[in-house]
Amino acid sequence: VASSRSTIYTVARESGVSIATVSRVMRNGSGFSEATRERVLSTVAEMEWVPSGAARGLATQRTGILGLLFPDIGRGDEVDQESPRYVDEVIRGAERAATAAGDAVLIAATRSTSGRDLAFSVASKVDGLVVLAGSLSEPDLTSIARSLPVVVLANNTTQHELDSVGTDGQAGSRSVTSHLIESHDHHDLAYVGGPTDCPDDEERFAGYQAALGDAGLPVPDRPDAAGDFTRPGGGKAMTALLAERPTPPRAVVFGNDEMAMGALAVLRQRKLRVPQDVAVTGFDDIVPAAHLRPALTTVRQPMRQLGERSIEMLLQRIADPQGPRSSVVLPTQPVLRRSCGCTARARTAGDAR
Amino acid sequence: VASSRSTIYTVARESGVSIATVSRVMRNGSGFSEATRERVLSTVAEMEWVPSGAARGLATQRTGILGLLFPDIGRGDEVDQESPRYVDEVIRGAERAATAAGDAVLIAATRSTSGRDLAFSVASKVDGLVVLAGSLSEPDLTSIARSLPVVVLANNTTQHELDSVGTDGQAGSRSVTSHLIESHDHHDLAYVGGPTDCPDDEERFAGYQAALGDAGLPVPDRPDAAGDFTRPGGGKAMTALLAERPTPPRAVVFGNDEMAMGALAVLRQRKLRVPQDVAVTGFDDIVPAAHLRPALTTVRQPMRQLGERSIEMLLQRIADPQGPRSSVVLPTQPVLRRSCGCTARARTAGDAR
DNA sequence: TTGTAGGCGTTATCAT
DNA sequence: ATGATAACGCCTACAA
Repeated sequence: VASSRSTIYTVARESGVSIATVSRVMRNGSGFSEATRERVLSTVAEMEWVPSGAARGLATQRTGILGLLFPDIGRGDEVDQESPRYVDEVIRGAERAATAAGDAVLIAATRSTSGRDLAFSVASKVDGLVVLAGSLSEPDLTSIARSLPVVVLANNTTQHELDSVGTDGQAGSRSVTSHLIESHDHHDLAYVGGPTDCPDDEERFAGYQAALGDAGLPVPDRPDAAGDFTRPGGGKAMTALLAERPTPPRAVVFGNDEMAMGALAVLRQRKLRVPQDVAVTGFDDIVPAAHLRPALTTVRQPMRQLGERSIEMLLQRIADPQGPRSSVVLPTQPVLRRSCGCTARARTAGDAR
Repeated sequence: VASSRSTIYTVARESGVSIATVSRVMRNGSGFSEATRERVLSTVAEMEWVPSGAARGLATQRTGILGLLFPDIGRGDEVDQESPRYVDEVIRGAERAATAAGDAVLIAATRSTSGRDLAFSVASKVDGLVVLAGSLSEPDLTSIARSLPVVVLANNTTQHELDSVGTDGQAGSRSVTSHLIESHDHHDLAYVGGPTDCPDDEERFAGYQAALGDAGLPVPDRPDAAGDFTRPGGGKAMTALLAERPTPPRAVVFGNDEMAMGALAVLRQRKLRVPQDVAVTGFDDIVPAAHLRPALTTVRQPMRQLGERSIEMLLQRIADPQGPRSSVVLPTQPVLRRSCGCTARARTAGDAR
């Protein structure tokens, strides 16, 4: 009854065996008769005993918990409904993979104040950590990586010696750009980039460059405009683009969906039709992208899989702390919709070449 | 260096004090000189020691971890991008509240197979559990609630004796319905409900009834059609509604957004304009709702706050296990958009009366 | 098949 | 201000 007071000793006494036997039965091991097993299990159920995770953890040196550290977005209130929710997908994937392996997932967002402190308070409770890019400073990251297994989740290849998972943003960007050129026969393109020194954006721009090169078109060495990855920024960049040229570019590749959305609004105002007058593409496939008119052609990153793979890598690392460092890059997937000129029925492209 | 091997003993020896002193310093307590404090702290940093959470948990009987149990949605693959993402918001809120209190959040989705097992494996690792409605069977729930503090997160008032948080769906539904009647002067309304015996839907229908009653209109005792809470279901219900009446209802209140979206498609096909010919409202404020044309008027539930409140209640319960049961109902918020007849600029209504 | 006993790394209660 | 030393609840050789 007083289940909060029952321990392995209580259960052992009640079922007339030693604590070792109770332990064996609970661990599902061997070394006990079927009769004993049943007796123990029944009293366990009867007493509603749940073995203490802490005690078990102390003895086995394994908590059975994996941590997921991510930067605190959505700091604002309820408003930012549709801001980059990719973290949620990663969490889902991580949860799934961890559960499949019999572990649980502990989540923690690094807030401005905490950072290092939080990381360490979490570190003491888990067997390993998946750290999303941007949640920790480089020094903190390497420091914490010395006291427990860490896998880094970043979009761009990282040079430190930690295991890492990422996506191939360059290939995705290259793919949609090529699509614009080859399938829709557009040759007058422009690229709107994000913040300066943003590795994600650099990668995407590189893909854009590569596609132009592939097609034998002149390759620019920097984006035609910058939009800071925000919706207003995208609008302004679009406006600037229209202002500085006699005729609008036939197609504009944006570094992310938010900017593309801002541009779409500007184009509508200017009575320029998408995709008839100007084709537009984004990056990320945020939720609203599919519901815009026209629906936005973009590139999807396999967030769920990122979560899953990162956990799998972490488990691998925990199992073999000395093993060689591994780094995985997952493919991105172009999502062709109306805004690039495809028909409404166009399906997601299969390859990310 | 070999931080994985350092314990409180190592640190104590290294800094020339006893483990008790190290413990005191780490706990930020009192009973040591400033000089000692600095010395200990510096060797702690030097050795990169992180106190074992398991050991600490064993000694204090507190893990510093709160669990969040939710039903496994999104079982499909990447496809269902916009399926119930409310869980994500709840998780965010929970994480925030827990971190604020110095605790961490452990998440776990109950999959078909697991259920009870998962619940117990989680139970052993946490100080308490927030259980989302539908993740556990009633017996499992009460059973697990006997071995640790539990707060139930349900949309409808639950009758069991556990602490619970929920939202006032009835008030929300009543509010939009009244809005339809009073602000837009519609008197010929219809309600499309969800699955049979769905408490959420019953609550919302009750709100609809109440609003009609308030306005002195005849009060139906059951929904005019049922749409199963799915998009196709909503479309069929709308079709049925149009078929069985000489003239379309002037306004249709849907039990959720998905159904409303299905109906919107049907109405467009039939060349019926929304809101000019038929006004439409939904419930939930799922992400696409704001991006439809017309944008969907609906009711928003404070998911983030639900997460926060539930954690706060859980902490309260942990602090005072014997305290009286408490139950909180959070207000919902009407979101007036184009589909009910409001102008595009209409803002979210303030009160949920 | 079953039991005994030592150990896991902290916290907290006593002394000193 | 500091130091011994029991808990804390479980796992696991090692014995029997």
